[in-house]
Amino acid sequence: MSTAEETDGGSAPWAEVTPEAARRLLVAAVEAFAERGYHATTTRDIAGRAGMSPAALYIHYKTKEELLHRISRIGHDRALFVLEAAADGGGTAAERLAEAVRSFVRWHAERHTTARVVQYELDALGEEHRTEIVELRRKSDAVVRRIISEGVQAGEFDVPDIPGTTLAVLSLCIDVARWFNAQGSRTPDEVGDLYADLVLRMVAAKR
Amino acid sequence: MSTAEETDGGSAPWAEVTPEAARRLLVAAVEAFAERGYHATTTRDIAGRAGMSPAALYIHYKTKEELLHRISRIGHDRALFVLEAAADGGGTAAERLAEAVRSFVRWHAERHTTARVVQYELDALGEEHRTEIVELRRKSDAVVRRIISEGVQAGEFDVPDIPGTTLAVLSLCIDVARWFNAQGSRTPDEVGDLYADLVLRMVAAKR
DNA sequence: CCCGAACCTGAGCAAGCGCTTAGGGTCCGT
DNA sequence: ACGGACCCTAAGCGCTTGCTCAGGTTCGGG
Repeated sequence: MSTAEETDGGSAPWAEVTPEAARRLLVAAVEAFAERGYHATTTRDIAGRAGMSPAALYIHYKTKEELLHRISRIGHDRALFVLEAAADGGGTAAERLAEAVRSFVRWHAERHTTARVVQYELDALGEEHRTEIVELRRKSDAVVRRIISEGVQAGEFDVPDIPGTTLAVLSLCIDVARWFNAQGSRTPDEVGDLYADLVLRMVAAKR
Repeated sequence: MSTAEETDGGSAPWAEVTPEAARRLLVAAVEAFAERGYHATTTRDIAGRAGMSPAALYIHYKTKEELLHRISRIGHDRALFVLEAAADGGGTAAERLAEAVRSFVRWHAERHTTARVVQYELDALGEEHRTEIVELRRKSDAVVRRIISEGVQAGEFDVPDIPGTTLAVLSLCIDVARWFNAQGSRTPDEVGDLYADLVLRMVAAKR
């Protein structure tokens, strides 16, 4: 199945993963996990996609779960980085919120293969690894909540339930990874713009 | 693991599934699939939760996949029924949209165990069964799109991108099944009210 | 020319998987 | 009293799984 899909989008995808053989395995694992899910993917499938024998996987990674952890960790780091960059970009709260949603959604759409694994295969991680990842997600939550809170205090926003609205905004963005299809009619930029508009409407002060 | 969880919420949960032994198995499968995912769940686990031997499962269901299909089919039927009831309830487009979101979200929160299986284990279905379910999902989409379109035509709503906004509304509601936690601080009713408010803001005409 | 480190493979092990089969209780109508 | 329909289990088959290990290939430095 699958030609090359798109290996994964944009700028320097997994450059930090070395050596090259380990990166090939990781990229293969991302594709396989995204297509079939972690539990339905076999180590033979991953190794095969990377053009290696099953045994080669265990030279670079201790277990299949470690592969998922590495993917999840790097993916969450990047998604959080994108969010924080927008939050620290300056401007009004509305401008910062719009930019945060726009770039966070764009990331989930452009890299939807990675994002699907990162966002929906969390339960397959072991206890320790999962708590580490959950901590990163709390930080994403804090970033969005902070922008919304500041917007409320500045009188830009009208938000009766700040934690609830924060949750809804993040939920909306994350779910893009589930339904986004590269062959579909929308580009990542278009989805980002649409979602930024929708979120601004959700928090807008009544006039 | 797990005491009784809550077997699944409210009114006559799986009454239409007979005989009783088949229902017990199905309820056990819903719990197991929701906790661990379809592929990580074994037939031995399902049978064990239902208090039977592994072989008993195959008297009532031909395969493990058939169990998932039955769950998915019934779940989608119910969710769609809830949506359509609200859509046909009368009133302004805003009232109907609010009620649709409120009850759809409430369903996903109250029955989040079932909903998680229904919404997130679709890929595990076989080709034929999956296309059958996808058809039901298209109907949900059509229901929401229709309300929004009518609201726009009546001048109640201002929605530049009707298909995109429809997608976002459904995505927001469905994702409740992923994060909702019965032990959390919010009741299904509260989440339903919050989300109905947020969605109305998304489509509201500017004043 | 050879050595050792780095990297990879073929073969396969123990365990667990979905599913089957032969047979045994239980309870009904007669 | 008893035959048969119904429902269940113990045992296990054939296969795949995650993972291991002994050994082969490649390559730079001496």
